[in-house]
Amino acid sequence: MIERSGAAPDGTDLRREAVWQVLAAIPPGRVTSYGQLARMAGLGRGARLVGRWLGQLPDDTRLPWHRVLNSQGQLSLPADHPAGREQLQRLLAEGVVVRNRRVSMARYGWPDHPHSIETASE
DNA sequence: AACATGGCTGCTT
DNA sequence: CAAGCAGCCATGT
Repeated sequence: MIERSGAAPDGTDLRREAVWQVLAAIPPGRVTSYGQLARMAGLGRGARLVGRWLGQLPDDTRLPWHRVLNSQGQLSLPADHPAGREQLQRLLAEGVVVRNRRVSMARYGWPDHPHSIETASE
């Protein structure tokens, strides 16, 4: 056998690891977007990849997948979907103010915007 | 190998 | 602020 591992030759698993790592770094009570996460993980425009991968996370994962929203600060998951409600509940539990399935990125967005003042840190 | 599908984004109407 | 459109990129048929 030349190769018996399940690792992809192009490093897909490594990229996924990078995503998990950045994801795990998101502080509680803060949120980020798929695109932002993708970029920070070195995926460039792999925003959709992030979404796909997050959906593949096991139910018992300890990763804060719920802190990932779309660029508009909205929960991309359908409201009537169990995962969607779960996400909403988790965010609320962390003190994030969600109005109409939407969150203020200026306030809770992570990392901090360079020229925007937030009050979320206090 | 071609085509369809996403837990997306940014720009323009 | 909502809706439409065109890129982007891995996965599944």
